[in-house]
Amino acid sequence: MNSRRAGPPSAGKPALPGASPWKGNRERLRERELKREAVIRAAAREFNRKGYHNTSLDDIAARLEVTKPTVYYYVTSKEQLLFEGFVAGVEQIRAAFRDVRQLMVPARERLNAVLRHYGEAVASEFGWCMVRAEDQDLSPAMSRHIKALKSEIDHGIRRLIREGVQDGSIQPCDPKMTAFALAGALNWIAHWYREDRSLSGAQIAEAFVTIFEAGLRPRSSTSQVGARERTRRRARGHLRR
Amino acid sequence: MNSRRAGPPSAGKPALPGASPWKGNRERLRERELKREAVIRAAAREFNRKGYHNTSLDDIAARLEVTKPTVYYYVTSKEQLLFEGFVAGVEQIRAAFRDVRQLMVPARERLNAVLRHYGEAVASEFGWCMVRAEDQDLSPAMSRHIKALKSEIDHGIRRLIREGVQDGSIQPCDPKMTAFALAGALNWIAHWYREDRSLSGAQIAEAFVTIFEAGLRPRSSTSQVGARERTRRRARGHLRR
DNA sequence: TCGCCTCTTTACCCGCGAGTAACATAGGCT
DNA sequence: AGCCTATGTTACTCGCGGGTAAAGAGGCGA
Repeated sequence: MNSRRAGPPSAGKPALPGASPWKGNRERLRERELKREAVIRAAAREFNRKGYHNTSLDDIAARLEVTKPTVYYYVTSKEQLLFEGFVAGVEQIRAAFRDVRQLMVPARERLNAVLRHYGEAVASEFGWCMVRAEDQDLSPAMSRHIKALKSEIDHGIRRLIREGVQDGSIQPCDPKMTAFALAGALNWIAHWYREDRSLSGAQIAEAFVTIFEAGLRPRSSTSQVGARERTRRRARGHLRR
Repeated sequence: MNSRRAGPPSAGKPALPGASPWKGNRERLRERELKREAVIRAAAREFNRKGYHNTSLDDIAARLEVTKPTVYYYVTSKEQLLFEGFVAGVEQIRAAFRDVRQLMVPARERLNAVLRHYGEAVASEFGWCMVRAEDQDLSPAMSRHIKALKSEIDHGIRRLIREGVQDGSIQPCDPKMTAFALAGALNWIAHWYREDRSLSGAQIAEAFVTIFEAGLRPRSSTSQVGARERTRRRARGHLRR
């Protein structure tokens, strides 16, 4: 699991290294965190299967073979489960942006790298939470937080597109609309990537990047030049338009 | 509103033309159907605003300035409201497919025409229902029905892509993945097309089609040939990858 | 052995919201 | 008038599910 987050916010103890109020305290905290993550992961999986509102906390607890109050021992509310899943997924994408800043390649390739990670994240177990966390399902505070994170990613993509247009590696285009199109295509993976897992998330992301790069219209360099597009059907003349 | 459907399923009377059990019967039926559509439209709008599960039937009724049982007078259940909204949206797309079959143009242009209508439908008031109707929220029967309609559209897009590849108007590609990417980008409009309505649905669809066609990689024919992509930053050598 | 801390359970509360029964009103038709 | 049908209303039922109180069950130090 790669949800690298700060320590449990509810635990007030700073747990400074070296100080040992009790022996084995560190170990316990570690186990606790492991269980907490298991709860969040189980919730994410159930949300993915049945949707947020069709998943009860009893379902999640049953999946973990514990009872509902145990779940509440690790999280404070149902919406927190959704929120944590969201953050776990989004963090993968933020990491991709950080990594890519170091790359010395044209912006299009940096964008592609981000999109590949993006696609993988959406296909991951937290993909559903990341993509489908509705602000209407969350308290205003969490909603604001989520919107900010989404906006950060959106603007990161737009920025890469703008840079690509400037350095000549990307076709001139509207960065906002293009970012919407790219993110939308990838986000949508979370809707259909469910039963049919014949392809891995990385494979899907790779396929999408290829499609985005090439575009639908044939390129004269790759396909035979001058072969005039022939319309189908016997000639009957155009109807409408 | 263009939800052309068969007559009210609950009304058992055939209402044959010419036979007049009562005068004004026809007029009444018409008004009833109008109200029914208003209910469905109001539901679709509320679902769009707050999501299916966060919308109560009292909300919908209040929006129409009636009470809940009145809503139940026109529909049998909440899930039917979602279903009808879905069908209304999807019908626009099916119509687009029908229209396009008559066109005597290369498959890519037929695909573009479908995608434009697709985008408009997603941006319409039924877009949310169409795109976000979860099978988990519906009874098995309706779920099957919805899946069939979605599959029909998906395969329609794949077919157009295949035809385009064959007639040379579309870049060779994997039809399945490409269809997913296109539909995903368009479906996602329903997620963000909400408050910011500065662009019309048609404009968005048009912008997306342009992006899909061109692709990200610059085309030698449109941009200056041979201008080598220059990487940004002072030369420091590649890091990673 | 006793208390204490951590974790888990059993047994509950309670509000929301889908769906319904039964009554009210209005406008023909005879 | 008297009745019927279409349309809406008021006033309910009832189960689901989020959330909680309070009581075990181990473990560990003193």
